[in-house]
Amino acid sequence: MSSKKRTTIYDIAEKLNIAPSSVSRALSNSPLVKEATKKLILKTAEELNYKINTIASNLRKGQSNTIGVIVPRINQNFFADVIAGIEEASYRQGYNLIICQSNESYEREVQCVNTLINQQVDCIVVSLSVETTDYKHLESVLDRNIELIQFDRVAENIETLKVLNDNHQASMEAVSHLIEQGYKRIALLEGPQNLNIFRKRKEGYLDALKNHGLPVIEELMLANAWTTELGAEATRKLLSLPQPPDAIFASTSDFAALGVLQVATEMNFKVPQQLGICGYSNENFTEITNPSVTTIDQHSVYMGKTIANLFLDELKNTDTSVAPKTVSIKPKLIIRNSTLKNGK
Amino acid sequence: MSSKKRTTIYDIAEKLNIAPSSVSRALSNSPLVKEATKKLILKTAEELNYKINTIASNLRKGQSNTIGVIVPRINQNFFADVIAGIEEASYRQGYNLIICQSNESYEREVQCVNTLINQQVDCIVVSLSVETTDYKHLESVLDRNIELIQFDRVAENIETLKVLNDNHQASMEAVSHLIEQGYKRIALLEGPQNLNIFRKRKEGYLDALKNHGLPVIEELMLANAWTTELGAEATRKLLSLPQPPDAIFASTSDFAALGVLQVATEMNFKVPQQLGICGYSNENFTEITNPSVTTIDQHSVYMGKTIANLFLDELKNTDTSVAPKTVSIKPKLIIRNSTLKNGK
DNA sequence: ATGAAAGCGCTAACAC
DNA sequence: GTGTTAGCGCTTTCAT
Repeated sequence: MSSKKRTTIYDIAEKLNIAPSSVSRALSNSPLVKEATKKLILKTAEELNYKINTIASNLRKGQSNTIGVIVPRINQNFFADVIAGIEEASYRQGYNLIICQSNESYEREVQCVNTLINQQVDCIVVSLSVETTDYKHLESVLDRNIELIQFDRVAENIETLKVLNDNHQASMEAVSHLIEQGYKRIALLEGPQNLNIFRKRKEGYLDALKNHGLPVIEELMLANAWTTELGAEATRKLLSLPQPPDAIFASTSDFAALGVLQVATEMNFKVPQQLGICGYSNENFTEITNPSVTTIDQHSVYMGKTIANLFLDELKNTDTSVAPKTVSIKPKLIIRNSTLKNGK
Repeated sequence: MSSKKRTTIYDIAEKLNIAPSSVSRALSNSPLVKEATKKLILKTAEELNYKINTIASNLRKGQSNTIGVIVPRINQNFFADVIAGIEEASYRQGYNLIICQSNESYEREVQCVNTLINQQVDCIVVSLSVETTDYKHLESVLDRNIELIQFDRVAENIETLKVLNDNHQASMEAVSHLIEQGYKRIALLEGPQNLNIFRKRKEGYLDALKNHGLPVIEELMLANAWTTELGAEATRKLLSLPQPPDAIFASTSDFAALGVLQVATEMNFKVPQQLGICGYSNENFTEITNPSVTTIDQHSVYMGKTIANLFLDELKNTDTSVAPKTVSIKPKLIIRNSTLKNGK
């Protein structure tokens, strides 16, 4: 390959015997340039196959038109959906996305933040890794006046824009639904309690029991059951109890619920008659398992769009005092066969 | 928020009364700087909370350490996995990813390419939209000496690095497996034939029939059945034929296979006894449908890593004549209950 | 309406 | 080892 130099505004200026500044103005469609000149410049740019050097432009302008996104894993449906939503909404406004995955590692999350700061991104969107309990890296973002938006897994005490699902409410609804279907010994599969989402879901579970006058049974609450395997393992334990539960709320994820379903089938528990199952996230497979699994939809693509719009609105806002507002999106309980003991 | 200026190497230089170039050298750990000076500079940088401005650095160096990725949709398992793989492998080498989605639109794909060129990315990784039949935008990438890697959905005539699955081979294996299980009237759900992947899969189907001396039956080959809905619709047509097929190969995707399974269940065809079903992609749900669905695993995360490594290797390659090599990854047939008429 | 010139923050010759 | 200087490609005053 030849390494011919790329065309710059100077090449165009030289060719037309005008000043680079005029070329720059014409290319950004400034009204200060005569129509005829503008036409000529645009035509020449086309001919010389000119493309703007966004890096140079950004350096000069002191902003990057870039949003950085940090998620635990790109290839989890929920996060992929949110990213798709962010991309969709920000794309139109000329923003690009730089994507990083923390792989659920705190150390790597910190590195991602640094990379994005170095890249001069205008905004950082983050959902925390499971390991993250220290938030200095988030504060350093704020110190630099970079817009910070936390979503889903957030540090509640760090004052930033936040986009959340109402996990407490969703969880309460799910458990109430189970109770209304006649389930009485409802087990809970919990996730790591340092993450707000799992804490809220547990609280919702407890509140639902309380509201319906049901006792809290310690042996029915199992920590750290947030993968298919861990869900299966927990279920094996639960179903071997002298008094096994008659329903399991896999508050961590549908993957955990899947583990529950597998073990239930394996141990010949009839779902939903002997065992009700409810998951979380509305992964696509929940619709097609046998029986289909009741779960909670998080409106994930919409969540992504909300995040992007929040940032874009903030930009328009000339007011310097940014109120660190929280947008709460109400998840939707999707009732399917795995909890329909009574029919409906 | 105050709009305090960010620290630059000049701030550090001034504070220590040394030249900015020395600061720059120290920060990039150049051996040309005395250890003592280096220590001092690093310490001061830390104190002043200095972060490099990657944009300025990139502009100066004439490269961006960025890889641009264009996929039809971020939130499809296959693409999300590939991206995760690319990210994982390139991250270590200090590369960032800019992600764009074409949304299966040609026009938008062209825009994505332009954005990435403007961003001075070092490499563009692309999987084509279903609408793309003109490749000028790809050629313009090559003209600029930007590394171009096509994967999965590629323009075969454009000479670039390519990473592909062997769709022909995989398809042949799948259909041969069906034949060996005793299925005789095997239907094909096809995808748009302008995409290489769907052409190859159809060829594989035809070759497998030929190799086993089975006739090609036109009414059993249905075009454009590449979503759950279209797959379902096609299946309804097929199963209503005077002589319905005894197996359906949803060569387009597991989503199409899902549509097949739903309609089969609905119309009381016993799977796999009366109807064999084979999908494509090994989506996570294929394992847990009832019955589980035979499919083809594309090693998607590995594919992403391969793409990244291909680019990184090319960098080391001082040889200017880049051979436009093609890496073919052999997909794996995953045999499950939906095709096990005979048992196994 | 156009041009001249400065400078965004960094790196890399080139000097000493 | 360290300093001086120029310049990556662009935008934006400030003149005219």
